[in-house]
This record gives sequence, structure tokens and C-alpha cells, in this order.
Amino acid sequence: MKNPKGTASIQVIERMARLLDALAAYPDSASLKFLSADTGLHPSTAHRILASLAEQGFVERTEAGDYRLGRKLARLGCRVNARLDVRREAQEVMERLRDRIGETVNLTVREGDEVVYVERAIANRMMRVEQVIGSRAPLHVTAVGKMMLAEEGEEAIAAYAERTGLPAFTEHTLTDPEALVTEARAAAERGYALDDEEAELGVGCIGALVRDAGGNVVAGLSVSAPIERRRAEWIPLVRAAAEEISRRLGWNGG
Amino acid sequence: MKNPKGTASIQVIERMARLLDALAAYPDSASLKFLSADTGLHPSTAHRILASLAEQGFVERTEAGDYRLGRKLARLGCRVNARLDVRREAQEVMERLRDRIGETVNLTVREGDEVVYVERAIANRMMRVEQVIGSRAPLHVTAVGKMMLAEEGEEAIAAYAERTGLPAFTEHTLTDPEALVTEARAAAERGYALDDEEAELGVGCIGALVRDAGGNVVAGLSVSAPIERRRAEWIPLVRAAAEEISRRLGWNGG
DNA sequence: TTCTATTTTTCACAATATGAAAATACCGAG
DNA sequence: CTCGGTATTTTCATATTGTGAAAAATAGAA
Repeated sequence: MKNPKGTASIQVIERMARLLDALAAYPDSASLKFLSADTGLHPSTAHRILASLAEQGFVERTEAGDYRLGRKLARLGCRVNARLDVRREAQEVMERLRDRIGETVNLTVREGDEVVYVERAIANRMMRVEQVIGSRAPLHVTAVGKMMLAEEGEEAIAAYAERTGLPAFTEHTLTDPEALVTEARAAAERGYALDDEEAELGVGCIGALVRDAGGNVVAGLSVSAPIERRRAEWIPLVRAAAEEISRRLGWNGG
Repeated sequence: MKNPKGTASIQVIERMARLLDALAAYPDSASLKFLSADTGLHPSTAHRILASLAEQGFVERTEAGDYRLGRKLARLGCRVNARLDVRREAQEVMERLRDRIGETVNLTVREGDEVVYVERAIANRMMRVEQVIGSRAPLHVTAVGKMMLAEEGEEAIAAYAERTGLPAFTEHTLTDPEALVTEARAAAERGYALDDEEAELGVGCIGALVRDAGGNVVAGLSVSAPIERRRAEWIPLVRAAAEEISRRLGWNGG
């Protein structure tokens, strides 16, 4: 059994990644039992890997013996955030936008075939949309995800569709590759994308892209609201906010 | 050659940690050549591990083929930071303290035998002390480090001295285990510690500890200034700021 | 072009991680 | 306090897996 997936990767590292991802899914800490179950790894193997990770500071152990993500990840992670200074720059702009329209504003970055929520400004209303920081969603069910796909061209979208099978989250999810391409192209031309209950029934989003000094897409900004409260007037506001963050990152139009 | 250090760790994970640390030492990106040289790993081995890490998103590759820390680290890291919400809570307090006394304020967390700088509010003066976020310093040459040592008791300080050899950074560095124990105990009793040019000539610090809801030390707050500008009047301000952050984290005195 | 400096792939080998099983630690219930 | 079930940790024989020398490919400089 050699390289079943054709990837030239080291087994332990792939397994470690699975363990860390599983661990990140728990709000605070998790026991060996759950982690080995979630990852499908033999408890003995999971234990050995986790012990090694603990030794290096990638995970920590609670008094109860459970595992949680470690300080070293925070340290290394803050280097990454410092590099793409998005979060820091975005925070203020996001809060202004939230105050202006009264709905939740999210900042997401792409990771593989998904977007990850990295920052947010939550609406202070009884009914609101709220994403957990660190949670993920496939590209094709989110407004910014569709724009990120559009950046890569039609072949890449086709490849994405092939790879993921465009799983449906609601009856409105775009499950047809053709429709996704059309929608993505339209969004790129307009400079914003909508999500009409494609990820969750009753939730509507407006999203726009954030670019760094080099013009590369580094994040996506979006407003998420109950669909009946969403207003077309917000579109220019979302675009302006995304552009404001881009400008702070050194992007001068384009 | 089995477990030369007696540790039951997985080799690849230890090597991966070395590579990531080496990578973190570079401001932006680094080439395979430097990374393998820095870590002492065979280029072939370093390449294979880095490729695997890249596959999992722990590192990314630049257009030039260089390596840099990846998004996944930011994502996992932000989970850690969200847990110990220190940085977010600290930011505002730190800026207020900085504005009050006009000198650089740092937030550090402990990692093994070192403190890591995770947040800061920089003095806006021509001459100022400025630490790079992510950089480190041994416990015994910093104000907060000495307080963190004091938390663990004398035996632990002795063990630390034994382990590290208390390397001298300046002629004022405490290189005698006895002196370090005395100093640490005094600092713990006072509730603050000083650093009198022990890390760098001309730099003086005042540090105090930040505790979470459980009373555990989660970080250290310190003011760093040119030694001749440092004032004893700042001591209560630093302590108050550290306590304010602790309070926000749920700590109610102790 | 040719030469040099890096990066990447290859491959035979043995060191290394694996996982079944046994041992230990941990709890709750009685 | 003891028993019984559960979770964690260690052990150990095994072959799978990662290793690193060397060769191949790639990129740059002259």
C-alpha cells in the first residue's frame, strides 16, 4: 500500500493535522477517546502523537488529562496574522459597518476548498446570524467563497466542482457547475456576491473581497442577516468597507 | 540509537517543530537551504517534511518557492487566543497605560523556559524600547519572567538555573541561582518585579502578572523604557493595569 | 550557451512509527 | 472500601515508514 492518494506526504504529519483539526472542533479541551474516535486513529497511535505534540508545545494537557491546543500554535499563528495584518486592520471597519446596518459582519479567509471565519462584529439584536470564529464553510455556499472561486477562472471552478461534488446545504445551494460558473463570473463583474439561503435557510449574505498591497485576495468581508431584513442598499456599504480594509493593507485600487 | 534523550517522542514531530521555529525566525519567508542549515536537517529530509506541512496548510510557498508559515497556523492559533482571551482584553488597557506613562508596554506569555512577546503598545517617542511580536527572552532576564519563576517555588527555580545555566545578557544579569531565588521571592511578595538592565544595557522594566478566572498566571504585563526615564511612580500603574486585565478575564482578586 | 547553486525525486535500507495487547490508572456504584 | 467497568498509558514484535546519499531536474549567473 504505497501512497494511495498519490500524495508524497509523511503519514504522521497528515495524522497530526487530523488530530489538531479534531481538537480545534472542541471549544475547550477533548479527551483521547474522542480524538481517536473523531480521527479514526488507534488510541495508542493518537496518544503517542498527542504526547509528542505536547512535548513541542503544540497541544497542552489539562489537569484532567484532556488535550487542548497549545501556546506554540498561538505564537506561530500570531506571526501569520502579523504578516497579513488583516484582522487588526479589519476590526474597526467591521464594527463601523455593523453599527451602520445593524447586522453581523464577518471576515473570512480561504483555506483550501473552504472559507474560515477569522473575525466578526456581531449584531446586537435578539435575532441575528452568528458564526463561531474558526468554523468553516465550503466555498460554493458563501458569498465571498463564490468570489474567491471566480478569482481562479472557470477551469478551477470546474475542478472544484469535480473535487467536492458541490454538496447541497439547502434547496437553494448551487449544485450545478454551470450555474456556479455563471454566478461566480457575474459576482466578479459586479464586485460583490450574494448568498440567498444557499448555506442555511433564512440567512442571506452580501460579500466582497479584501486585497493586500499586491492585489492578492487575502480575505472576504460579508454581512449576514435574516433574509427578510437584508437590504440592497447595503451592497455599496459592504463594498466600501472591503475596499477600506484593502486600502489600509496598501492596495491602491485596481 | 533509541530515544537518546529518554523522551518518548516521535522524531518527525520534533523535526517539524524545529523547522517551524526556524521558519518563524524569518520575518517573511525562507528558502529550503537556510531552513535545513538552521535546523541541521538533511536538505532532502527538510524538503519532504516541509512539503508535507505545506500539504496540510501549516506552511505556504511563495511564488519564488520559499516557505512561510501557513494559514492553518493562524486558524489554530486564533482558537488558542480566543480561549485565553488575553490579547483582546489586554489591548485597550495596554494602550491606556502607554498613553499615561509614554513608554512601551508589552504583554508576554510563558513558553517553556522563555517568555514570548504576544502584544504591545509602543511609545511614540524618538527613543523607545521596541520588541518584535513573537520574539523571546529567557525567564531570568525579564521582570515578568522572574515573577513567573517565583510562582513555581524555589526547587523549580533551582531546576531552571541548572537547566539553562542562567546565561548572562549584560553585566547586571542575575547569574547566581541564590540571587535569582531571593529576587524572585521578593518580587512575588511585592506583587511586581523590576528588570534593571538585566536583558539589555540601558533598558529598565517594571512587570506584573496577569491571571485568569482560575487564578492561573496566563501572561505578564510590563513597561520597558530607557533606564534613566523609568519612574517608581509607574509601579502602581503597571500593577493596576495587570489587575484590570485579570479582572476582565474573570479573576476576582486573590 | 556553460557552469554553479538549489531544489526535487529516486531508491535501497534500517530505523521508526505502528497497533494489538497487556498493564495501569481512574471513577462510580454498591 | 471494594469491586467492575472505562479510559489512559506502556510494551513490544513487526513491517511500514521515513531516511539520506546520490542522481536528476531546475533555476540563475556569467
